Amino acid sequence: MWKKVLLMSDAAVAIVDAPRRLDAIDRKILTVLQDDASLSVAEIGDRVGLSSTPCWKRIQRMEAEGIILRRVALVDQNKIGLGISVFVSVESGDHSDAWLKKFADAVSAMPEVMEFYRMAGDVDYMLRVVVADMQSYDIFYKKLISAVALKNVTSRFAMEKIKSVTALPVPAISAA
Amino acid sequence: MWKKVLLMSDAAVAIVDAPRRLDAIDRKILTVLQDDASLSVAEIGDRVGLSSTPCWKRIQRMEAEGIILRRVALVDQNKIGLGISVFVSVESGDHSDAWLKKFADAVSAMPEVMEFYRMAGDVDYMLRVVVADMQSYDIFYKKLISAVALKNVTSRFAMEKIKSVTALPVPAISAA
DNA sequence: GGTGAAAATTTCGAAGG
DNA sequence: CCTTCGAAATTTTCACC
Repeated sequence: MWKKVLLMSDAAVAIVDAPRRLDAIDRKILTVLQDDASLSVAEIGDRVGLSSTPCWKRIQRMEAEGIILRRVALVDQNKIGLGISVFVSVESGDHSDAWLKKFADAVSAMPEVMEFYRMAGDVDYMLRVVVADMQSYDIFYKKLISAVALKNVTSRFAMEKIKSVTALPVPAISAA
Repeated sequence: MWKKVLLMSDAAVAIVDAPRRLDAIDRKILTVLQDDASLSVAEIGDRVGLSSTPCWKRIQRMEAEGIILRRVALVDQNKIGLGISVFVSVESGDHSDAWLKKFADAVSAMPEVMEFYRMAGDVDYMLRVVVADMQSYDIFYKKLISAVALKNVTSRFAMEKIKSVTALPVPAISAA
């Protein structure tokens, strides 16, 4: 399988990895849809200066290309009793592929984990975890450290959510 | 203003802060909508065992109550050229209200900042920042440290996004 | 609360410049 | 690549359990 990738021409790689440059209208559509995906196509068209059919086609195309991943509802964390956000830094002693696979699978399967990144530098992994209360966090923590061997785990608790958005800052010129 | 809060009865506080307990069907609806908000009400109703009118009413109610905040489109970060995610830890020397207000306003206004929390413990603030490349990060960093006086800023760069979701783990029993 | 069906909107594709 | 137009599907409301 790796051979296939290594043998791919730059052009082929480009087809897979680099989407076309989005024009100003597509970028506007993304900005609008990231803010409110419940708008009708006609309304979005109005805001970006298009009638509904071309606007609809552009949206369809960006969905087909995977630029628009999905439409979701955002829920108020506190209103459903999830009062605690925790940033967890993990250092792993073991850096083998097998270990990583096991760790990644275990952590990905935990619904409390909303974000999970492999990092450069002193911390090996960062997690953002959401739970109802300290007791739930303790249960989560035990589950985490019992899943695989970890060298160090640091939990930092959020006191106040000052900003949290899902809308990416659509660049003036996208995708090199 | 604080007097008002301190004088509020538990019942009054409860009215403001604790929404009704969601039943099993409402929780199912939230789970479905957090995964796919493009489904028709009829389809959602099917999945949770309801016909479309009652399902629609429950969704309307949860929107009115602010449990469902909004519907948004999620966009692929890499496909629009935003290759870099950074977790930024900030220690502030100054802990005055005025300083916090200024810092919170400045950081909230930066579109690169997707999450921004005030923390307990050794780190005062945590940010998750998304930018196109290192040069953009450098520009962001300079903007950040020039906005207000900071004691210490640590940037940790993500190498790989292993998991990232917006769907909260809807608890079996919500909102105490 | 819930059901079923009619009325109002919206989506999506065809025809054409 | 855009506009107009219309059929099909969906959302939303209403009368009734």
